[in-house]
Amino acid sequence: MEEFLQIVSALNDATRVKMLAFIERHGRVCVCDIENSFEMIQSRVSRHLKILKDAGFLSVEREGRWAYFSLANLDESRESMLKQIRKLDIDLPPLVHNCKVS
Amino acid sequence: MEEFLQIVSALNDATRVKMLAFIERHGRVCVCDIENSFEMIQSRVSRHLKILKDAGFLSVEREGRWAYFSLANLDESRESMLKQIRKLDIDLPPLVHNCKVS
DNA sequence: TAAACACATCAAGATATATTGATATATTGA
DNA sequence: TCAATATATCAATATATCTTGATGTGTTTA
Repeated sequence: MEEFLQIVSALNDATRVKMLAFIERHGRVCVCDIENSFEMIQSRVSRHLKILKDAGFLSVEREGRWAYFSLANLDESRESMLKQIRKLDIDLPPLVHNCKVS
Repeated sequence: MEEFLQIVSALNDATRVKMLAFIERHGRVCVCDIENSFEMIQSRVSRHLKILKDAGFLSVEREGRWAYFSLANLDESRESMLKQIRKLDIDLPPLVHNCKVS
């Protein structure tokens, strides 16, 4: 039950559902890409990504000063949630790369 | 998206998940049955059932002074949510009938 | 080494949700 | 008709969550 509620509460927010869909579409993005794409301040983006990660939807790889988020390996429950999100016809912002150095 | 969030937020509460599982198990129960089975005050039960109903999980039939709740006809999204709830191994209280007259 | 950058986290305030107790409505039976 | 019952809803409070701005940590590069 606890795990189910963690999954459900992670998805109980339009911003996070959009971010999850965005990351699925674009594959592997760093925090500042999302920051720019969604036009949100960094702390907000970081917090939402952490919630999605803690709920098992995302995984992170650190590279230098960047943290790249991508879809985690999803179990059946999470996959079935994502399947429903795919049907939603969300309009996602375009990916805006804007990190200062690469 | 709005409908998805309504579904998800309806399930984002242990009490409601339990009530949904309870109603699936017992088929057709009135508010006071749940009140007694869950040992919760009436207003609280009523509120949670309303949220589940508004999210499309439950339907109500009024008979005299009673309101009987049962599972609604679920579409694919809601059915897939319920399927995950079925796997949860929730321990449900026994059904306690306690309405004064029947 | 110092400055710039990417990110995480915290504190404060705003907003949303849950719980309780009280009250309102409708139905039934004496 | 009156009292009891079942349910819904409201107001007040408690609790949780979200957003923002500030600060801290680690990395890179000038």
